[in-house]
Amino acid sequence: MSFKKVRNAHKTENTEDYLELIEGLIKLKGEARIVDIAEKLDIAQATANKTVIRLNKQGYVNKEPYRSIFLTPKGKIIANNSKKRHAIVFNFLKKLGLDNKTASADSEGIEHHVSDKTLQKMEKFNKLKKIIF
Amino acid sequence: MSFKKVRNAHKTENTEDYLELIEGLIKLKGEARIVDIAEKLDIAQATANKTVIRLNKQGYVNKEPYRSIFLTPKGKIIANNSKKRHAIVFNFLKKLGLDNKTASADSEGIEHHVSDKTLQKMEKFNKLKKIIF
DNA sequence: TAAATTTTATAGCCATAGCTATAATTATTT
DNA sequence: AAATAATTATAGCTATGGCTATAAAATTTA
Repeated sequence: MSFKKVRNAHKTENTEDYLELIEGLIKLKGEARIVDIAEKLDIAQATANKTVIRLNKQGYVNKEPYRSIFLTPKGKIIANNSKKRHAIVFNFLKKLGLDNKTASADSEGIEHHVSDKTLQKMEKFNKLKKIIF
Repeated sequence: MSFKKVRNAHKTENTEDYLELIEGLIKLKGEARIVDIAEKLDIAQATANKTVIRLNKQGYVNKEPYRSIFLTPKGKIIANNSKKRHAIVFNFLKKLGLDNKTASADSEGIEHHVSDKTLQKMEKFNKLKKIIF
């Protein structure tokens, strides 16, 4: 049994979501701010702030008080990996025949629990020209 | 975005794992005890005990001090659903071409994050006679 | 039955993630 | 520039799930 792995995935899951989101905000708006994170994640601003403080302490993010958030190199790596995984899972679910909304919702949960082996299979599947069902 | 759903899934995830495991232990050994749960989940016995106390409080489980654990009707429903979902995801990953170990590991994490719609697609896929890759 | 072993319970610790309420700072508008 | 609005920070609370150490009860064995 590999519950330990799943628990481990859990611990990093929130971190990954934040970093992915911060990267997206920077790309989209030029900067990532607490309000936007809170809004996107649908949580209280105080919660977002607290987590960003943790991310800062853990070296994923650089942040001065009352300023916007930047990814450290360490944070960028995780953000990029998460983004890639997310895209693969999303495309896979689409290819499976799911609508955008479902594929989007489910991929958010699933992306953190997919091994590299499974990701590879998904990519293979995604590359297929025709699907039989 | 549906991070809220994912967070909600998270909250119930551990509960589902416990109930599924307890059901399995009862079926296998005739009873579910704290030591076995701790061993299977690879956590300290004190942690397992604490969680079972929570499950008891929340009405998923019946338990007398120093006695083994029983599922309430409410707990049985969740255990059965989890089991079903787990099986579908596991079979799906196998059908995708993954080995037993990977399918087992990944399905444990994924099962909690798959919507009914996605489950249905997986079932359809599982029923296919031939897979093209 | 008494002693030893196993199992369960409890206490006390840590980290995380959520919340509301409020203070402090920054940015905007008048 | 001063007042207002928006944003960020902080305090303090809850619940969850980890852990170790130790106490208590139950079970097994001698």
